[in-house]
Amino acid sequence: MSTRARRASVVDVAKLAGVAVGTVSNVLNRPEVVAPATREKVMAAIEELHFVRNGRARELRAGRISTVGAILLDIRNPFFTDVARGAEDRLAQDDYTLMLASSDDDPAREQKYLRLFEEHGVHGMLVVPTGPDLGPLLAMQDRGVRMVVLDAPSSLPELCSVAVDDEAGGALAAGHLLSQGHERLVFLNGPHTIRQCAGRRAGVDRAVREAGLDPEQVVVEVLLSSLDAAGGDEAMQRILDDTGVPSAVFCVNDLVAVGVQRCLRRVGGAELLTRVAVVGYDDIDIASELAVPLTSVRQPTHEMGSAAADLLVRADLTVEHVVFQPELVVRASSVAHRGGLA
Amino acid sequence: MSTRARRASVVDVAKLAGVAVGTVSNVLNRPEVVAPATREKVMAAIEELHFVRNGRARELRAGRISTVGAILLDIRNPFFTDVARGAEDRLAQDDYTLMLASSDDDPAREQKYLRLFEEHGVHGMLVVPTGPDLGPLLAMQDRGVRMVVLDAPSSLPELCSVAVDDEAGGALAAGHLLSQGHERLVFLNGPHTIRQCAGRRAGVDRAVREAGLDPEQVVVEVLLSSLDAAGGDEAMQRILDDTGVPSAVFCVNDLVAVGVQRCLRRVGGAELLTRVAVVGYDDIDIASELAVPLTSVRQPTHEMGSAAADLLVRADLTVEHVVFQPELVVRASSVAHRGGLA
DNA sequence: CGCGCGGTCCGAATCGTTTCATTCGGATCG
DNA sequence: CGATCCGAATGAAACGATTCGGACCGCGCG
Repeated sequence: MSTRARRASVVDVAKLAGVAVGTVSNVLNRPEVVAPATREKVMAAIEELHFVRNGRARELRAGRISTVGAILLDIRNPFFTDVARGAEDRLAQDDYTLMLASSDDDPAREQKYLRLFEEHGVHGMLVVPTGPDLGPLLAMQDRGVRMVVLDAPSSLPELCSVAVDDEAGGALAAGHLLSQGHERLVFLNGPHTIRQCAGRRAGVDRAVREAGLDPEQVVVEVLLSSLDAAGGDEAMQRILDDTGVPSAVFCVNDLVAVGVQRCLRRVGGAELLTRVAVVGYDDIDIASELAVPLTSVRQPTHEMGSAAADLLVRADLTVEHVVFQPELVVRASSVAHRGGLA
Repeated sequence: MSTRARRASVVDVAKLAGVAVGTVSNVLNRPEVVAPATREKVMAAIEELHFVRNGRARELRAGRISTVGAILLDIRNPFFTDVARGAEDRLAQDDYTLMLASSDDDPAREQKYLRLFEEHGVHGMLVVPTGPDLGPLLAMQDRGVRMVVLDAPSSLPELCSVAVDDEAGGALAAGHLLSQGHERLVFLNGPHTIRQCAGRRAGVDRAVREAGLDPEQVVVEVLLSSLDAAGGDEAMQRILDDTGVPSAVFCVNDLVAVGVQRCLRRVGGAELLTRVAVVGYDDIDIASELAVPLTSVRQPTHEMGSAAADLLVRADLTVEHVVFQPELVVRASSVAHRGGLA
């Protein structure tokens, strides 16, 4: 029908309703100050013209901006989308909207989106940086865009940040295994250049020391290059071949743990699988759906997003560094002699 | 430092560079028409003031809009984010950006975001509708916003759509199982009110007939209410109790298949697990990481998103309905006597 | 010498909304 | 009855960029 008819504007509405543009604006934004009769007329005109106000003009004039941007490392990673979801929920309370983009760990893409969002005039940004160089973020903050760095490899004191206490996570897992009576534990970790990995290792050591033991005697750390199921499977196989069956294995993430379980079953069937205690990290959705439900360290993704969003919309501009505590979710994989599965 | 300094505008830049605002705009948009010397001056001023142009004002005046919105059912579902990713990649080619939002299957949220995006003046929308009522979408399209309906339960001829041929998917799975020599198959499906479920059932029947058999004799359809692992596990248990061990099971999605596998192993160990052929749907990431890697029907998510984005940005406005063909990914779960797992 | 012309640059008009100082009509009050 | 006051409506200014008709300049050509 309407091939390319210009969208109706407040002027059109005003004309049709027989009032001034200011009045239209008022019924839109402060309905209480306009008399019911005129309000009705205006509403009717809006209805008739299918008027939808132009957000760009609105924000241009009003200066207000009601969207915040987020740049994640990978939009397909559940960890990040869960965080985004938490942020979105919090933002919705204040009528903000969230625009998502993923950098794919590519600094160029990160830059591009950063600029795009800034041009768009977002209120603030929520970013998981691709690299250690936070300069551009700081510059943008100086230009008036609120910033929160998420889960960052290293963070500047001038930038708000939200992260998880990896050391506590490592300690939680190791402490749990020690309390189950295990006297040695294998830690399948990633390279220490990744801050998270180093932190978790430190936590493991701390827990061991707190149990009155010597980390050097208790912990066998194996560094993986690929942190997925294949990597876990392979590493576990090597351990079985070289040093025999371990009593307990702590994995840097759940996928690695899945690989470990797969290897154990292949080699020794259900019997071996239930004999070795396994703990993962991240508590991904399927952790509870595995043949042997996996004990895992859960990061409070939703709360992280929520907290980050909170920093973005709150009135004061104080810089704050929020650190969340992870939580241990105990399932069958780390509990000895689980009846139903023997 | 700069507590709340107003962002620099073209006027500021022009003043500093000693040129007119129009010239600044020209170096920004058509650098070739401005003399190198002045161009340099302007660029220097831009640099010095950290000028970032105001996208809202730009788009207000220029009328151009370079973002498209997407409303997904659930931002945490990999199927949707994969589709979004495909769209994003395609859009990037034309310098469009994608704004994501999730409706959570809540029509009210869908409405809210629809309006928000329209106010924002998006070029087009990509939406997975929450319900069968596509009226609001059509209205929005009439108001000049390009629309593509994704994976819709029922679609109007006036709206572009991108979907997957569910009948073909069902036929693919059933055909595969029949060709493996199975003479009866259990189909764990969802309610036929969901178009996808009904379509897949039709496909199963077609494949059976094409094999010269009678669907009524061959197919045992079991309708689940919850389409997840728990639902699959429970249904499988009931089948084992009531009618014994089936030869082949086709599941409406991978999570259901995971539940089926879990049940089989619990009841009859690895032996039973490898004796029953299982086929899933969606080919989720972990399908290949399971104890017995799962055969599954893969939907071309990335291509779907890409195609949808293409409809959004292409020059002509012809309505088009794109239907993709799914693909079967064969793994151990549906192949008899897999050596390594016995 | 006058004219036309291409290459540059200028700056007012414009987009659609909100804001806000102002106007207007009527009611209240001394 | 005139002075005040108040709620309601008005309409021009402003937001910051793009656009575009026009001015200006130097130069080649008739």
